[in-house]
Amino acid sequence: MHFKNVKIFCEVASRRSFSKAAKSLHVSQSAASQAVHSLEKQLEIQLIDRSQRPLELTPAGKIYFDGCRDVLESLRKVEDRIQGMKDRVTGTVRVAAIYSVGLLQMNSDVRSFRNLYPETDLRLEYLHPDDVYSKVMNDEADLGLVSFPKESNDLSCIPWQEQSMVAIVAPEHPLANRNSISVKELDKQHFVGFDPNLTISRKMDRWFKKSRVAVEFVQQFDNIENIKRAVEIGSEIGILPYPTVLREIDIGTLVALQIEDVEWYRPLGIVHKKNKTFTTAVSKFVELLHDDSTPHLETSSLSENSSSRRWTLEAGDAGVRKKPPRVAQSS
Amino acid sequence: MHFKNVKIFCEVASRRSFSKAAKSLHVSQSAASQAVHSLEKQLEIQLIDRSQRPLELTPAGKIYFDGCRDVLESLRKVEDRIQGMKDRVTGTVRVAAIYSVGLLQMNSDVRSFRNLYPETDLRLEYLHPDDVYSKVMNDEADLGLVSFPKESNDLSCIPWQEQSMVAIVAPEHPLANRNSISVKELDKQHFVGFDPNLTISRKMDRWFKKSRVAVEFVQQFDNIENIKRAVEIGSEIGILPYPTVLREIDIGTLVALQIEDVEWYRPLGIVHKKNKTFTTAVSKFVELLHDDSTPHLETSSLSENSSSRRWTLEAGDAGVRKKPPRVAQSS
DNA sequence: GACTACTATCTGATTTTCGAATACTAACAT
DNA sequence: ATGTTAGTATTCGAAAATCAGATAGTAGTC
Repeated sequence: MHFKNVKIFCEVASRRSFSKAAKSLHVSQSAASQAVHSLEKQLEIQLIDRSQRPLELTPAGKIYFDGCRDVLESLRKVEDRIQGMKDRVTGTVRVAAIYSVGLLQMNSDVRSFRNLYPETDLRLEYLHPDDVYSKVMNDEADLGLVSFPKESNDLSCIPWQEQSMVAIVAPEHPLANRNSISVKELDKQHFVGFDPNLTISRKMDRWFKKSRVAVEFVQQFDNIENIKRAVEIGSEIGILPYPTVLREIDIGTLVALQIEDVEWYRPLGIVHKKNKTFTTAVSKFVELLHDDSTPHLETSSLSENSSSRRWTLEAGDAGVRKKPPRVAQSS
Repeated sequence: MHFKNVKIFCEVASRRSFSKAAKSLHVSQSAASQAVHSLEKQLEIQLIDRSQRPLELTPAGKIYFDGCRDVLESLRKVEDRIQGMKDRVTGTVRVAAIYSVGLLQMNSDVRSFRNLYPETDLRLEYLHPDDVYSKVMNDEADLGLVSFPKESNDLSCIPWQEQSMVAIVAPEHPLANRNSISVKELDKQHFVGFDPNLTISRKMDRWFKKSRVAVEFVQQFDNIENIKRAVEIGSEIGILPYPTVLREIDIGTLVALQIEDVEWYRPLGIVHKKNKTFTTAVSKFVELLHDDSTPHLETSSLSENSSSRRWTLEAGDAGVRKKPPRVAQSS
């Protein structure tokens, strides 16, 4: 009886697909099918109901899945301890992030993590916020990167960043040569905003109300990229976390304006299951996320002399509360 | 990576021997050696120090052993749950008993358990009391059967029986035609007793003191069998739990006398680790131990018409407190 | 009914596993 | 030292397990 078969079953169970599970574990679909079959044969009980698609777990399958997660968890733990004795960091780190955590920062973090701990297997995927939470809840991810993190019974949160919100406009916009904009000036402007059932949208509504600003949303999207594209080609204003628009400012397709008089921040947090203890690899990744000088220097080395990026280097941490951005002019 | 290898390693680690582990798992010694080797190769760390005999675990080996017990524990749990869905009782039940719990009773219990749950693997071994406790503590036994059970931080106890103590003499002894003996008559008698560092010996000292009886021990043994043999061939009196002398009374080599005026009992208990939950099989075995009518009827069917055994049948439970024994005359 | 996406099964090459025999080694007793 | 014993490693060949690719079968969809 192989551990591998149990792993395959768990992957099949959580992905609800033999072929997807096989792919993610780098075995053939045939092997996955045979693995689950051999488990079912040994236990003499059906674990998966294949008579419908997508496949469903039988009651026994659900119980077995639950138990197997415990088994694999304790297995990971002991292997981690053993590798730790050799000062090695191994194992898998599964991170689920919301789209807007940003390929910019994460890419460099991922690179340096893989560089520092080449024996680890870091898996990062970008998902809808709700899916991030559910992945973490279902033990399908070790860490979740979310904005406005909420804790719960089973989930705990580690604060990560506070990204300052900036107004962004296209370079052709009348405000584009300004450095900053007062809150009052936002009143009555046309905006591109977030989809109303995102947390950040509700948060921004409250911000506007508190500042007695009536904004008019002409378009709403559920992800940051679309907002940026809309602002680039239109005459509306967007309000986005500064770090998420660094690249566009750099290449000159957007201009950011500091918003005066208020302190609007988007907090980012790392959520994880409360009971589960981190493996060494997971801890190291969390450490790396908090130690942000390294990744930023590395990232910015790509465009080291760009004056528009100099600010990031000075600040050391894009969008962290203590250092609100000075405005980066478009080129 | 096989579960089997992990199991083998654990067995090797706990038995401190490849060959013994191999035997107990029904594989060749070669297989055991190779299994551990393959683990060491995969983990790239030495688990066992073979440079001395008996072998020793390396520090890594100890850590791995600890972790693997967790893994195997959760594995057993999930398999038990799955088998439970099919109303099947499977798995291993490892029982460590003190010698004097008695082959008589246990043999029949073991037989009926194996009969009721043929898919289980019941392992029973007789050990010194201290070894029983340590086996249970080290997860090398699921249950420990001991007398005068003591609980501790990690160990919990289920009361099992209270065996009444009787005086025994050889059939040639002057007292052999008596039914009972008063406590006072014990005074100044010559006794065969227990080794002083057994719990029961210290307990008996207190009983004697309380009854103001001064007994004189001419011989002391650390196990019941030797005491019986000594009484059979000598002129001394012994005081033993009634159920442990049933067979000798039956075949007429010993005579038991009830001890008047006092209630001396040897409590037997089932000790187990506090945190660990019972598998179904273990629970069933505990149930069977408490449901004692079945085994006793079965046992006594071997000598069904023997008048000296009739009492056991009537009482339904040899030595249980509520029914102190009437004296069984020798044939 | 045809098509798509998915899973089961068959097959042969490859790898793994296991036990018997054998070689080695620590511990112990002369 | 020497031999002996009990325990462990290693070698080797047969048997078994594993896996990917090809193929067949099936649920769901248009």
